Amino acid sequence: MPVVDAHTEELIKETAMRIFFVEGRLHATTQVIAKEAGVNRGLIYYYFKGRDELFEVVFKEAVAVSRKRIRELFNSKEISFREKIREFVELSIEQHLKYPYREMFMVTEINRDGSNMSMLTDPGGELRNEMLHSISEGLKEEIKNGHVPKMSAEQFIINTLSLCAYPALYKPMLQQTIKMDELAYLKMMQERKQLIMKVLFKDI
Amino acid sequence: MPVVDAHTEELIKETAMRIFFVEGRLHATTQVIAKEAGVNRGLIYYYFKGRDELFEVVFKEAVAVSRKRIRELFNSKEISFREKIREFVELSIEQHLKYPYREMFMVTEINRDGSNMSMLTDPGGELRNEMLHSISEGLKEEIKNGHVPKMSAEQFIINTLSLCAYPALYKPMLQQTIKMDELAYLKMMQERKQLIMKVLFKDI
Amino acid sequence: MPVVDAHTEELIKETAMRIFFVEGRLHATTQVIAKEAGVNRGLIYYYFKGRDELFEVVFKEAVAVSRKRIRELFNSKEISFREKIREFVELSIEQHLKYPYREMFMVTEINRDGSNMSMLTDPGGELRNEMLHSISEGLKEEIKNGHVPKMSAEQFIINTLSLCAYPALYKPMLQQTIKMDELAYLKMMQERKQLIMKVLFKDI
Amino acid sequence: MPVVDAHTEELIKETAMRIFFVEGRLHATTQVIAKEAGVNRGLIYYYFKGRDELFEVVFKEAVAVSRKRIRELFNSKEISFREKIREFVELSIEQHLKYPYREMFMVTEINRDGSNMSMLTDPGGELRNEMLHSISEGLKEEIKNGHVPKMSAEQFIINTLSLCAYPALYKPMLQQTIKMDELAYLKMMQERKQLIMKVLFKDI
DNA sequence: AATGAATGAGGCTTCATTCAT
DNA sequence: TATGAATGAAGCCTCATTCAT
Repeated sequence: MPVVDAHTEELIKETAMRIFFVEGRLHATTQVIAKEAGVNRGLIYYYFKGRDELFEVVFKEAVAVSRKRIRELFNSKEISFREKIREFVELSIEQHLKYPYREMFMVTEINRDGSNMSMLTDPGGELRNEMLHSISEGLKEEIKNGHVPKMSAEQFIINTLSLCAYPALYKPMLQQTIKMDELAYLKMMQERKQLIMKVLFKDI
Repeated sequence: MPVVDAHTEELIKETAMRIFFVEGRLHATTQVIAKEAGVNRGLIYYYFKGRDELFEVVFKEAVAVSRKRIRELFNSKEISFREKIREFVELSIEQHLKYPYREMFMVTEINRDGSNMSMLTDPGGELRNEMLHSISEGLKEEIKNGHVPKMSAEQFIINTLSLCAYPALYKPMLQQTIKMDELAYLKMMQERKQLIMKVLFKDI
Repeated sequence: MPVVDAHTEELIKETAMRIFFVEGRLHATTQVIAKEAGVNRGLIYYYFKGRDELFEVVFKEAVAVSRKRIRELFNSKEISFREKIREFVELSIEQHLKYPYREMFMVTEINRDGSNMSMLTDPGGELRNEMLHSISEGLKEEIKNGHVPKMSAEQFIINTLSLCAYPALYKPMLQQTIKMDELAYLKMMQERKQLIMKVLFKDI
Repeated sequence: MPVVDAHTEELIKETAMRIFFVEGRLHATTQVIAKEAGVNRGLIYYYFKGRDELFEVVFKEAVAVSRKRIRELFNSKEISFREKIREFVELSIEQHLKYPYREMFMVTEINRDGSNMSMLTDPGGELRNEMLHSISEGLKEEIKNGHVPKMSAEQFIINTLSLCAYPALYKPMLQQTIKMDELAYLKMMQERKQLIMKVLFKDI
């Protein structure tokens, strides 16, 4: 039952997006993707070169928006360092809630055999570099004021990313071991937006 | 041509350990494992029921030591809360350096189709529960003293695990994007042992 | 290179039918079946879930027709007991000539490790029960008249089945030991149609 | 736990005999046979050339006694034709009860890929020929007296064998479909000894 | 655009058999 | 004799991908 006004290509992408990044079935076969999209399997090869390209396209799309916003954010001259971090944290967590398995895919993909990584390095890579340059000054200031422990910009970024991403990666495990249901998980993630700031900055 | 003095079973396990958790080739086939171990592929089925059991055995072995130590650590009545955290952080980071991809495997495995998860829940699950109970008191005290922002024990543990594990999960990406070589990575990880404590506790 | 006008699925089934039940190569591999059908081995898995399902489908098909006819036969109110038996014997022998190894397969399959038997019990099982009920009265009458030795309906059916099926099961052996060629075997089987009736009923 | 006074070779044979012909696990692997015999798998190859020879040896042994007795029986000048048949039927049924799956094995084996058949033809083959010659005269007499329908010696033997062997071959199916338990099956087989004679000879 | 069929590479596993000790 | 380890040939099955229509 194809959705009436959605073009097939879009339909495939949306289905793949859901399967991969929302439901986390990263190993889903083309068979399954096609079936759930309600289209013929061959069409995946008609619209995309193959499974890998579909994956890549979908991933890039899933990253595109947030990447753009993050870039704008860090390139802005008008927002303070601390505000940048705050907005970044919120944005990150929102993204992890929207695509709970996107991060997991990155981790998996980073480590695949024939991984070209290119699709990852762009969003992840340049971005980090831009962030690095962008926060350098602000961070130094915060350190001088004693609001952040003395550390390199790299370490600061790693800390920030860690605190945002980790709970998304371990969502299934948290849910099973600490008996956290969907609602509790959501609540915890929302809490973290502020909590992470308090952890990153001693004066909050 | 059996290898002279090495017990083959051990050889297979060690090879698998290296391939899986040190080199991160989680999708390595039995073919490859056998070849790199220099043994006949059938032997994997002779010593283990199949690929999955090999995986499980190796994983459990890779976790066993640290699991035991962590349990002892948190059950100890003589070590202060803050010391427990410090030792845990150091232990975690050591483990991540020793088996850079063990954590990555967990994340991947958590999300596999036929994952029984049982092999993971034990080490990850019970452990977190024990930690939860063990730190509850100490954490409250630290919060009252203003050395830790107000937060639940769950959040505190998530923070701690995040800060330790994340850089291990993203090692390949860090190395590529921030051009971090092995040595720099090692240095950064060592630095983090103290840095994480400074982030977790405001008074350090 | 698909075969021109034959539906592949049918082709596979027919080939399997021949290999299994006409030529008696019950252990034929999927490889062999595919090769003799002139199709790619993967197609067996495309059209059937696997070797077992192919086997089951083919077997059911080989049994379906005669099963239906036997059921009709024994449920009929207009045919006399003796006529029922006569027609059954003829039908049985025809079937054994058509699929010389179908019976052999049943015997083999009855005794396989993971045999679900379900595919066998239906045709063999219910049928025997229906026959049991259907012949009960007629048999008593014949016994009373002294045309059949005193025996239970079960024994009578077993006798009938025995006399029809056994020569099919032992065809290869008969051909080799009594030097019976195809023609002689065929002749003998035709003879048996009447002979079996004479054995079952003393007054013929 | 090897039996104390049984030599290993004997132990293997007995175990194989039980597994193959009493329990009917004709596909049992060397692994299983060795394990149930409580001996090392390699010993099968030490005492026998391989699985096939073990099979052959065990089969011959399982047939030897009855073959000898049957031969004596049919070569005897002092026993009447009808007595010969009676004793043969009783002997057959006893054998089928003792080794319920020996017959099944023959049927299976007759039809194996690389079956040499030689081990079967001897017992089955010569025997049938001897029987043929031995009964020829007696059978003609019975036919002349109207106690047996007109038929060739071959057909008579086939009838006799059919009536004895078939229920053994279908034991599992009978037990399942007619809900026949062990005891009922045994009772039925005992009954058949006389019943078969009544079927073969009209005047009984 | 769309479909169903077809292909072939590659993976896992079983098992009879051989070998060194 | 006896043992555990080792071997290699099959066998089954999955899946991404291609093709003809």
